[in-house]
Amino acid sequence: MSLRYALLGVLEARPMTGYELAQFFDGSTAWVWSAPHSNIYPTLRKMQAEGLLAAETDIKGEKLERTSYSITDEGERALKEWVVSDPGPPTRDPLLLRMVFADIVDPEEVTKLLGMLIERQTDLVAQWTDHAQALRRKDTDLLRERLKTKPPEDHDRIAEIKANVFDLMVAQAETWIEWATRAVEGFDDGAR
Amino acid sequence: MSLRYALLGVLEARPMTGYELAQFFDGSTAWVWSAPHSNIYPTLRKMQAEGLLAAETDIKGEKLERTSYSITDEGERALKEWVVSDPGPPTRDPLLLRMVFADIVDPEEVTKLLGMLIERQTDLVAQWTDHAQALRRKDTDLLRERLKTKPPEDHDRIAEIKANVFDLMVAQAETWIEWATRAVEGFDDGAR
DNA sequence: TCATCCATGTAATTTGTTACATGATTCG
DNA sequence: CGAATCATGTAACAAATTACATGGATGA
Repeated sequence: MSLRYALLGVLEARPMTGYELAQFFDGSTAWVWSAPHSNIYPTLRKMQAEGLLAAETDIKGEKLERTSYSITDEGERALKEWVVSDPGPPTRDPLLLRMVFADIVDPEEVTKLLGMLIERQTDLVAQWTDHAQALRRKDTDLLRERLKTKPPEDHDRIAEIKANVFDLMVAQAETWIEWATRAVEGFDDGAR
Repeated sequence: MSLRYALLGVLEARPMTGYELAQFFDGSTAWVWSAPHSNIYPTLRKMQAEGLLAAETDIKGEKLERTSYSITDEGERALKEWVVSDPGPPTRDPLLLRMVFADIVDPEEVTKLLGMLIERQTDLVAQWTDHAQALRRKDTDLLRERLKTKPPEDHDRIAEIKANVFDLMVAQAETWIEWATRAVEGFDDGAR
């Protein structure tokens, strides 16, 4: 469900091909959303059929076709509507579920898992901190394109809004790290 | 995918019918996981076919059948394995995605959304705080059943592990609240 | 010319959601 | 006897994941 809006949101910045979008969403944890190309291409076609996107196909070289998608007015309306629609119940996190059942496994194993978690979240903090800074410098590909179509007096505000989200992700990761650090101590005490 | 393990984890505490499980998971945001009964019943049957669960059907009254499921040794092995297996990429949150695109809608609308968010997260903090306390008092239905089969010297440790998870959920909700509060100020400034 | 990147797809499977549907039992 | 609760399902649909698959363009 969210992929559709992720695509709309990115295409709102500038038209892109499925390939470009797939790279943008390529499963790396660096951005807010991810999806494999095998999901992206069919979704784009569906959205075009629904009038949310416009497609333009051209030929690169001799015969290599590529289709560039851009957001339509209808697509923009749908995106705006979605952004402020009721968020529904909070997203549930399978990681929390594991942790609830952590008491049935060997404490050492859990400590190992928590260690891995801390490591990964620490990496993410670094990545996201960088990204937030880059956004505030207006120094990311997408944001640059995005700002071209917007009045200069809005630029700071727009960059700040996007950067804020990465600040939040950093804060969430740090919450995890603090919790996991305390939890490891607990498990060590328990094992002692 | 996670539902299977959620079911295993709950059934590890005590055998239950689909109906009881459905109540436990009934979409209320109170617990860590949720699922509708229409998902639970078929999943239970599949898991029984796979040997993860054992089913026992009895008759209540004249002809009302009900099937109680209990976890098998194989199910327990599968659960333990899952708990400490690689968590993979972090769960992505559609809410964050909305926020990234918040710059294209009316600031007032976003402020309204953030207000709703703060309200809900505040409710959740209260609920989860209560639940963590109840767990530390060993005063929840499931935990009581769960502890019956475990040696008394483990009781504190088990309760503490489960309570920890709700502490984390509280901390995460508070992170959201703090962020949203600051973000509202930003939007008010931007609108001024 | 060969490896890397560009570019797009299909198919199978699994998972989850929403809606529809039925009937028994219990308690006041 | 009627309402609430117990108890279990099916069907249709939407979404996501994994694997399989193909071929053109570009540059060293």
